[in-house]
Amino acid sequence: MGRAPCCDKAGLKKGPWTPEEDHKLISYIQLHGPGNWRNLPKNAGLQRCGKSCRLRWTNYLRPDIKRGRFSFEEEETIIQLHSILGNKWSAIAVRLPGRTDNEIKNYWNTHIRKRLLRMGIDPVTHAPRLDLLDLSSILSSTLCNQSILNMSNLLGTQALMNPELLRLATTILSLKQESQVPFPQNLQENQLCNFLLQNQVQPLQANQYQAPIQEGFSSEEPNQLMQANVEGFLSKVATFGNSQENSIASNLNEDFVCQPNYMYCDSNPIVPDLAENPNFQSLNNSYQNFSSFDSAVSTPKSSPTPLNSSSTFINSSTEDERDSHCSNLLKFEIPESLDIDEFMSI
DNA sequence: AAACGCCGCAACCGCCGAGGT
DNA sequence: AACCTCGGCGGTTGCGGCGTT
Repeated sequence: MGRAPCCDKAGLKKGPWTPEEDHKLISYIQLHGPGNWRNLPKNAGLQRCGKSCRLRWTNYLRPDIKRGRFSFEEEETIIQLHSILGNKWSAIAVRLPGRTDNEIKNYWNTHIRKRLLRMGIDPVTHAPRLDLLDLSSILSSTLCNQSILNMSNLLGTQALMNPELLRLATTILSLKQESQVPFPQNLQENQLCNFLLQNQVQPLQANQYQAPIQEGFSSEEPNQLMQANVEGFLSKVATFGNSQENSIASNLNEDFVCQPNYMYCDSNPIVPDLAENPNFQSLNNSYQNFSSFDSAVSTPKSSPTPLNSSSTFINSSTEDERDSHCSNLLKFEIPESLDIDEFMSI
């Protein structure tokens, strides 16, 4: 038989707790301990059901509860554990002293989840999701705010931008072009794509499979490198699209993480050395792989401390700052011969 | 200044498993 | 075995605060 809701009895109060009720509950538990939650309200003189009292105590009044903003380390832990445990908030809370499952759940839903979505990461599977990545806005804001576009750098002769980003952008552009779906937002992307094409950066074709990336590639072969990288990324994306949780960790490998030859936008390039921490890498390989992409572009230029192996993209001082670094995703230098007005006009 | 919409969080709801009778 | 109680969990809701128009 089902069981009657614990708060169905007439006369039991619901809704927000008053300071008087809190005081009664605290005083009683300090004197007697919680004991039987069902009997507690009556003994403590509260017009609440036991369940309400338990929740109020465990989620708010408990003396060991840590209030306030989550630290970066706590965020990291939440994300890592969530990638393993899923929505097992109580299990995650065990690893975060002073935080309740309810608090973690709320924080996830209101902050982390949204941020992952903005980053193009599926908050359920922690896998990159190209359909979630708002590249259009990224490109738009970047191209509007950054007035410099240097395609020679873009093409790899100096490799001043994150090649993984380039791969991602090229992939998305080619995929969107293939889809032929009207998509007003991608006008700038198409323009960028055309620009790339004019500069011999070809969207990947099915018959353009390249050999694995060679160590110490020469600067005379940037396009080959790019195609190889794009292809590698495409295959990963395809794998991701069909993968389930259990297979995420094994679907990506090092060639999608960090290429030691690459330089980043930061004047002091920082490359997470994931290989040095196999434990962390095994925690959530896919997330790490994607975060490595992000770390290269979201790390504050002034960041005094390199991202270590346990750092994730989430490591910057404020949420605004974290988001603002997304605007640095693409930093091109525009050649003088390029008519930027024409390029930007929609 | 008022209306409106969004966001974050505390609290509630419904379900489940364990254990007791 | 059936029923009941209890604690616990995850999902959802509703309200207050805040920013925008």
